[in-house]
Amino acid sequence: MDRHSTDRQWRAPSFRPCLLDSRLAGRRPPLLKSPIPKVPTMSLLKNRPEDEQLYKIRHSTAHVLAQAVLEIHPDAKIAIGPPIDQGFYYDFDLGKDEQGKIRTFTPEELEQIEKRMRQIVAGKHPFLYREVSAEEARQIFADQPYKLELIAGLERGAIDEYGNETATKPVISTYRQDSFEDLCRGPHVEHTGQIPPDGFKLMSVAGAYWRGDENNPMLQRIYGTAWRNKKELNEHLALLEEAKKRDHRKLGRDLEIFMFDEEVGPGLPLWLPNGGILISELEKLAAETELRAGYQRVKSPHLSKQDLFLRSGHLPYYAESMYPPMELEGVKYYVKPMNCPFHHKIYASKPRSYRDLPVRLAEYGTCYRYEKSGELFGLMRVRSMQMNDAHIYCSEEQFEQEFMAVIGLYRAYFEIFAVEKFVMRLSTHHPRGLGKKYVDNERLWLQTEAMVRRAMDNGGIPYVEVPDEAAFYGPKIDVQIWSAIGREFTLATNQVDFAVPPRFNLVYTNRDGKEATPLCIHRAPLSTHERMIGFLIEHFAGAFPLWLAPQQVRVIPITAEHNSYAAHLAQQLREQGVRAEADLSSERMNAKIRDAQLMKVPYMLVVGDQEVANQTVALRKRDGSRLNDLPVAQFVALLQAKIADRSLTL
RNA sequence: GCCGUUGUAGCUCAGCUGGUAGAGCGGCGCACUCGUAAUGCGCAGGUCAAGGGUUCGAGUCCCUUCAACGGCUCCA
Repeated sequence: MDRHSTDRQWRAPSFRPCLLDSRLAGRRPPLLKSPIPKVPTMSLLKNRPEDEQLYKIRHSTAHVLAQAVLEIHPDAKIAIGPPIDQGFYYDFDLGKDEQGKIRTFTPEELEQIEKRMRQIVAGKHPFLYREVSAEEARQIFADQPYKLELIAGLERGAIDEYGNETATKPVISTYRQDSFEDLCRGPHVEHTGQIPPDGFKLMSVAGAYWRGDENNPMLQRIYGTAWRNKKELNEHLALLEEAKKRDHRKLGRDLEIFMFDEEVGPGLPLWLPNGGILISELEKLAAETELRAGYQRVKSPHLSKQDLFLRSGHLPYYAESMYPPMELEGVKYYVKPMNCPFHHKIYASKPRSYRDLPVRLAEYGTCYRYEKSGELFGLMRVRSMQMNDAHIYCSEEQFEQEFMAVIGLYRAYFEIFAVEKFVMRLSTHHPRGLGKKYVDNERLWLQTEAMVRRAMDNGGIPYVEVPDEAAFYGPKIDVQIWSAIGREFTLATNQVDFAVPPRFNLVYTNRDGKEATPLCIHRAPLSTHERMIGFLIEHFAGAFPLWLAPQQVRVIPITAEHNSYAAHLAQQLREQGVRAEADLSSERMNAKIRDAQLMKVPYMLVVGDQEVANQTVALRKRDGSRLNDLPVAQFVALLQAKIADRSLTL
């Protein structure tokens, strides 16, 4: 029987295709072909048949979780409980306590719930499917306000359980196992016995707003992970442990790259000497690349008068992310959240002809944004950031070529770092945000969005499109990456700005001798130092390629007798521009090697009697491979060649 | 900002039901002079995140603040 059957009796479920991908779905499951997903559709991959079973296991485990919770908290109100990447969650509203505080789950309760879940699973209760009318659904869920809200949305046929619009009017259906019936479109396993009792684990409790809207009540979300069997679960848990070791916050401390200090303030990183080297290498790379690509370097102050940000639109549209003003002699000054207004002023500093275009102004500018305290995350989300910023002013005819040249920059950089796992995302406006989140000019929005789409399509660049994620001044292409612990971030960004140039009266004289307004492309292919280095630490697991490594060579004398040769070698290398240090401590050689390995120094030079006598080095690479009896000159040549082409291999 | 958890030496962590702090690593000193991932011995180091409260007595209990972590919201 298919899902459109009018038979509303309980029956075994038929297979139903699911929209959600269980591996990559984000925190909130996305939708296919939804006109306005509020969720990142880049998380969308085609559902793979081999994952159907896993999807069902996770989805069904979520239902079992809800049953267990309702048994322990009969008054709990249930919201939604979808399968997600690596597992599932379910949202609950436990009401308020006597003091009016939101009631929450305790960690001990989680254990109790998990125990009960295993009992339910052991009961081998069948999952029974039925289709119901809206009226019937309302009766079944009469005391479940969140479900009633979902039913209303389903009935209107325009809203699904995540608050997103849907194209077709859905059928209302429920699934029931044991004593628990849930509004659900499935699919599920046949009975709870198909959920491996040692394949799932409740992971954490977290607050989550109903339908992801911070104006809605906060629900209690229980996250769980679920797999086909115990082995897969253990592998997953082991993977989480491994990911922790790559976490840039841990490696950043261990490798002495950056730190935070309570007295300095949250989200304000201090770069240690090793971090300083990473920064200068990235800036060197950017400067070389941008010189070749026809950019000009500029420099602008960290703050400006209020007037500038009023004109730029930052104060009307972006004030929430800006530090409050400081007032001096009756004038308000703001610390800059972006560099653009300054670059616009530089563009406007002299008359421009169409012959001058494109004008490409680049700057590693330090910006400050007041991110809410709970949003901070190591280096990936900070309050002071140095952006690999540039603004390209061009005519409409030049747009596509310039835009693609910027995409070319991304590709060149990603090749240097061997970044393979990323997704390009086109963020467009939504009409409901015009005049609020977005500059109010729908015609130009549609026009520039079409331009970007055309450029990407012509260039054959794959991308996903996400409405309602644009910058306030125009559409953008973001490059999405994932941190070690699986959190998604925008690394680089490439934005079209049609709104601000006119506000700054930016013009050029066209062929006909008339004034025309240039388009502006904002771009930051190397992101900010903070996010880029956070990403690179995890990407390389701290083992940076030679050119980027804070310390490239460590000279290790075998005994103190070889100290002077070691020191001399290190000095010689430094004079050739190599970052080399000699370890002259009183440790034994083995300990020195271990120290260098732990600091992930690419090259170790072990020197003893033999090397002193022959004026050679014994090279030990970080990967353990060795090259003995290498003449110094030969080693230097090898080293410099690797550094010069930013080689990824040691 | 919101919900939850956590906060003991530079790092990782002990410290039972309240009786004024302990280990390993790291640091420093001495000895060892060694051929590719930890030599041995000794020493120093903490107003137990900060402030307030309960108590004869608080690292341990309560409150407030701060910070970090897991999420939500938001984002380079």
